[in-house]
Amino acid sequence: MRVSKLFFQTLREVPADADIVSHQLLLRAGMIHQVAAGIFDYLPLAQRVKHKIEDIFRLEMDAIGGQEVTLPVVQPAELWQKTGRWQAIGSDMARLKDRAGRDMCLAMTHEEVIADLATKFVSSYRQLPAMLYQIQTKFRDEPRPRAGLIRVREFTMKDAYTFDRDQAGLDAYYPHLYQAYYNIFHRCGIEVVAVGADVGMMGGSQAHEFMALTPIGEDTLAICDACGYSANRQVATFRKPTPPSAAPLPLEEVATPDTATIADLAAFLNIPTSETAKAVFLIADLEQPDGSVKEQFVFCVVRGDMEMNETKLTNVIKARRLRPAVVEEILAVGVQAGYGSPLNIQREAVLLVVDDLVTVSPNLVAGANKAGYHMRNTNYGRDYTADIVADIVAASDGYACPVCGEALHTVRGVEVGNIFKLGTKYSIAMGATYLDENGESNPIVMGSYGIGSDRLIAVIIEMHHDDAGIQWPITVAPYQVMLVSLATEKTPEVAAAAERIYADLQAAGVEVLYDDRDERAGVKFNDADLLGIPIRLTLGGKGLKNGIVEMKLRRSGESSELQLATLVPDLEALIAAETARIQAKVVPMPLEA
RNA sequence: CGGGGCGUAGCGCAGAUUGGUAGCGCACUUGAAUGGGGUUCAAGAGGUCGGAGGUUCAAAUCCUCUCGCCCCGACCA
Repeated sequence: MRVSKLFFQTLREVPADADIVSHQLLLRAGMIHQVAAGIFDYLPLAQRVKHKIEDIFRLEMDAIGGQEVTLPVVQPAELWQKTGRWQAIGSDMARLKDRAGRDMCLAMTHEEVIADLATKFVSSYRQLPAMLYQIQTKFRDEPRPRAGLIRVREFTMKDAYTFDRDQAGLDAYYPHLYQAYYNIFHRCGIEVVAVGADVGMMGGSQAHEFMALTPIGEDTLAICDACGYSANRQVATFRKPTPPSAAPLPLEEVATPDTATIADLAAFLNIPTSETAKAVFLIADLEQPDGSVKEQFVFCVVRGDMEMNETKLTNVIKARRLRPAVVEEILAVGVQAGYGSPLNIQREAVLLVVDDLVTVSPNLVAGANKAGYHMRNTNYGRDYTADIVADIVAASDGYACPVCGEALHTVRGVEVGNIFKLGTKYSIAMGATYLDENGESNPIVMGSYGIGSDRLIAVIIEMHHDDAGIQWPITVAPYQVMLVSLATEKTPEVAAAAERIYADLQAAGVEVLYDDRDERAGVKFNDADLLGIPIRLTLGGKGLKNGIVEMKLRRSGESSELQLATLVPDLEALIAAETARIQAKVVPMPLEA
């Protein structure tokens, strides 16, 4: 491709809306154009990167038995009604009516249609296991798109679905997907960690998220360097500290003016926050036995030195959703906000959930349910009892690893892929069954596996750039080689030689971007740095006289001279070496039990 | 959905307080010089000032409503 003909435009100035590096560079390199919030045009350079990434998806999925299909973006509501997700999912799903007035939606994921497909084509155990995958547009009407391609509304996802005879079959297939996902990210040149994850609305028994560690990430991970334990903070567990053993002391009311926060309270009483109990009030949507949904006031008690974890609470009480309670709702159940106490409350009006550490921590200071007062020496069991005792606090820096006890630390990450053991939720709902060896009907056991290619592009740039621009790993670069001609009007022989090199490289199958523009050398070099093509060849008058072309690696700045006489084979060897450098990172990553 | 910010040419910005009919830099077009890290000079093209109402002789500027975009939070299969 000639730069003079490439449909793009580099920018010297950074568009004001772009805050993060990958967004800035994608815009400056002329790769994307925003059409609406979270909705983008992909220009030719970005499209080539997408194709490279998608080829890697296909390579890895095909290697473990995947077969590529294409499923529809516009789907009938009927399928989603069968699984209940038509109702369960809110305005993240874009809905529309067709001309006949039938309810339709834009695909935000494809479990329903794939399970429906399985009902039509899977009938025997002999057909299982099987895996289908597609690379297809998804639309999720995110409440807040952000950060360029990191969080978008319309995106391309590689989603795969496995079908197994039973849970054991899924358990056996799952590690292959786990490994394939690692391979994909390694081939794309990025390091990820797989963390245990919340199964959320997808349902299912086990899930992993593949996280790229970067400060721009929206997720927080708890990681143990000692033993390798890692989990999304939403589900991370840890060893609770051993509370001091002490005999319960008598309850005692104490005046504590202006101490509505734990920090104020601990400072006022001159005690550590670990000797206090913190009350948190939420409203949960709970599904009733009859299928209706009821709002329930939830009163949570955690130790003052810890933070409540809403995901854990959601799972413990099986809430559809949670939101903070407002002051009026807190007062309505007889609780004094800021001085809320699990003692002396309208127990029938609240669901009292107490963290398991609180139940063994003696003599905590808790609210007195009276403005300006707290109670000393509250003891679980003696003074109050809960509806539910469970682990509902969030892991934090320095907490003890649940596996080995060493200190955890937290880091930020971007979720670039996830894998779920779905089980039979969708197959039962859709009636996807097969006959086993005994002629008995069983639901297919499913798994679901996704990677967003758009976000992956952004993450690759986050991981591979410098002040001057992008540094594409050669496996995903839009072109392998950038040929910069320094020909001028006075050096037509340089232009002619550059044309010959360009033709030779193309004939040899090298992916080459040829800067044939009549621009100053500085402009070309700066654009080359910005675009980040891994191998840069520079042909100038001096080099041509000496029969050489200058080569520079974008990733490292290393440079050398290549002989024109052997340019094509030398370059092919270099491309192979650079590719091998990345492929070498594709290594076995066994799934931890 | 709550909080904050911003909409003037493809991009970055000025002009608004004090209304008088739009300007600068980059990019783009043409010409000339220059020619190994964003060179220089000259001449151009490009804007219903996000939109709709209103005030006024006159609105980018003042008032009302509205739409869009960004950031923080909530949310996130």
